[in-house]
Amino acid sequence: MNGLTIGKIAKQAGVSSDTVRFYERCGLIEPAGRTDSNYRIYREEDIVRLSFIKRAKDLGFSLSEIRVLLSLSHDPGTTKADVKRITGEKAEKIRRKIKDLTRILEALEQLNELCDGHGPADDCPILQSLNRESGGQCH
Amino acid sequence: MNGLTIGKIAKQAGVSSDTVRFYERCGLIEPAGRTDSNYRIYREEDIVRLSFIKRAKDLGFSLSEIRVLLSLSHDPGTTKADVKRITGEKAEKIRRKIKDLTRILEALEQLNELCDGHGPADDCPILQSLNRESGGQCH
DNA sequence: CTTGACATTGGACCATGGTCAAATGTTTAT
DNA sequence: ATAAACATTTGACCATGGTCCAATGTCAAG
Repeated sequence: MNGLTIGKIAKQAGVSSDTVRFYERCGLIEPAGRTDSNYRIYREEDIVRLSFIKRAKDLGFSLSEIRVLLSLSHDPGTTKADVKRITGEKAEKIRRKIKDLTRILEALEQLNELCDGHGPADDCPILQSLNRESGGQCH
Repeated sequence: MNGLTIGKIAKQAGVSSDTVRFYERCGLIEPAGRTDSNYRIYREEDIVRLSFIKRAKDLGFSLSEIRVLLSLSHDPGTTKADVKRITGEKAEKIRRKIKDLTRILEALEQLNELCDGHGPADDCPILQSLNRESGGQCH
């Protein structure tokens, strides 16, 4: 038999068979060919595409962003600028997210420093601060 | 009438009425008292609790973490160390998340620098890199 | 030939944090 | 008195990214 079963490409790409079927359902990958016994059958190129998805996901792209990336990568009219825009926007999103988290972290650390960690919590400055609106405004 | 309707405390705390009812369903806030006409009725202290939830959420706590925080804050046996442990763990989680995102961001920026952004994408280094396993391993 | 490991399908379900709709009742303002 | 603006309930639904299940079929090894 030439061609891979779903379990094989799944393993190659580092995802589960369920996930491969899920991606097919979502239209992220083409419906696979079938054997006589109705098993999905894949070619080497399918590993490439699936791995593309996996790597992009590891880079923080959502499935819908990956869909765009994939369609760009298969459209001969796509320019480098198109691709760069997508990755640049994603980078910007991640930068914003990091900024948000950093702000939150700082607030949390400040809160943590207020409290010496000894004794009963009835006068815990952390709880007090959550109960009063005194603390730094978020948003 | 003394007491606030759901719309009023919702506004005071900066959430929607739906959200207040949702919090009640989840057990995050006690079932409110009722008027004769079955309207929920709240006291000033309820604004405090609801605002506590809102502020904690803005600090990145999940509802289940907030549940813990709230029960700690109402248990007289709670020590400052208990509270500090929760906020410290949360801070640590956020630090990890920031680290992850930073790693991803760096990979994305590297990818972005590979590409000059001019011309057709058929030889776009970003797409090429997503298609080959050469790029930096994630995880 | 049997057993185990794989495949198929449809559909339910997980967590998260709500949001929205419909049908109905109440309060308030004019 | 009537309309607008609020409230109630039940229950469905949103996105995200799958995971798990049962019932059934197929394939390969011994």
